[in-house]
Amino acid sequence: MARKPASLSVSRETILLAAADVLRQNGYESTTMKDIAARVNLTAASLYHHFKNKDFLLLEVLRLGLDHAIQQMTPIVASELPAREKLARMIITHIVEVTNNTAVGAAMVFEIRALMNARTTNGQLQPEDAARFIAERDAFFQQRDAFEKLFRNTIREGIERGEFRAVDASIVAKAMLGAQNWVGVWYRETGRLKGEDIARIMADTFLASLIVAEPSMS
Amino acid sequence: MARKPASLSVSRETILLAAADVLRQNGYESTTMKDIAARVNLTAASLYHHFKNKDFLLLEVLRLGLDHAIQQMTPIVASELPAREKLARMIITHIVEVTNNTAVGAAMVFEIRALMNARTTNGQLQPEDAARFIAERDAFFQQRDAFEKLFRNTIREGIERGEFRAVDASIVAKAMLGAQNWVGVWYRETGRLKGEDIARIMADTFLASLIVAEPSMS
DNA sequence: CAAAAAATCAAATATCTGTTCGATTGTAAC
DNA sequence: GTTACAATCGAACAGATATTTGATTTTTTG
Repeated sequence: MARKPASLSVSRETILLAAADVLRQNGYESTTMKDIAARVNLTAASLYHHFKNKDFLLLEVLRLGLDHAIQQMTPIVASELPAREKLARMIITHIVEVTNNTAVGAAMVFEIRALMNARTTNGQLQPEDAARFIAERDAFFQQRDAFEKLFRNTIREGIERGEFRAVDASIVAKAMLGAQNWVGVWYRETGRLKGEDIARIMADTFLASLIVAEPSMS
Repeated sequence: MARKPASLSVSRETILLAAADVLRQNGYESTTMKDIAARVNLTAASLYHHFKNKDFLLLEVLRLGLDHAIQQMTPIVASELPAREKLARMIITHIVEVTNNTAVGAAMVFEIRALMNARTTNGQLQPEDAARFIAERDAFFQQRDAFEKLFRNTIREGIERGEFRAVDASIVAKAMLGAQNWVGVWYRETGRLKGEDIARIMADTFLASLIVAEPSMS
């Protein structure tokens, strides 16, 4: 066979979302190109028309998730809200995001190591492609740090403003992100609580640990 | 060659700890039997004298970590301390444990899925071995739930005693474990803080989110 | 419409990996 | 000291998998 009629063609993003879904279940190394291709009615060979190789595909899946998450944080961080309100919205937004797309959310937790160890870096790919991969991967990790920094800085801001106790912002931020990322691992759509419920509870928990005065809301 | 003199022989546990270490870096699927064997100066074939197959080896690595963690929690849970003190000790103990052995700690986060998808379950192993694997794996997951339950119940206990706010114990427990497990992923011995410092900060954070400030509240 | 480009596939390849088997040697039992 | 058992290795296998290549068809461009 050859090129399919347009109605049956798949977009780059469709492949990425399907890939995330397979990844969630099997993990990077157990996921074959065939598995991913099958999800979108392609053959493994066809994937190479869209992506240089398997490592690049993984990188793009992860980038998709991170870009989206950062994009949602940006307006909140830039706003003039009190730190406690900012942080609450950040936590809620992130958790809702993770529960809305558990596939990408889980990938962000589980597949990071696969990205680190990607064999493309010391492989038999064209040197220029290998260099591009490394550059893009480094950029990804930088963005990932930037994402964490958004939380850390908001906590610091709250401390400076006197809204929060003087905690170790770095560690508290890591605790938050650990808890939030973990949601993507255990969350089930059929569970007792919806993503937004979980998000509110966790936001409330962390805010309660930070706020100086008395808690509120209900 | 054949059997080595006793001084060069390796114990089952030595293999497991080495395996955890390799696992931490590469992940289950990327880790070859040869990799593990090389760490303890054996050949891949020799590992099969100690373990039925790769899946069983993974199961034992994880079991080693979980057993140890549970063992440390038990006396704390059984004690007559106030809930807030119990919980603080549980959190600290767990995090210290995780930072003391990041290899096993990381495996507990990252390799769970590999255990779930283990091909031994639908494989070509002797049916009796497959059955044993499934039974042992199920037991592992039950113990894992039990571990989480220790935290959940301690939170509930604190609520009942009026020490804690009336939070959703299930979600808060998951938040804690997410944060705690995550430590095993990012912790570095060369970092700014030692495991115990991190442990105290996190315990303090979660306790602050739970403890009732004012002695009243319907 | 003609030419170029895009999207797809089948088939072939080279490599890697878990696992088995039989042989070999050290240790323990009696 | 002979016999059984434990621990190890080398070699070989069967199966799987990422990737390449070349052909084929649809879409787009001019």
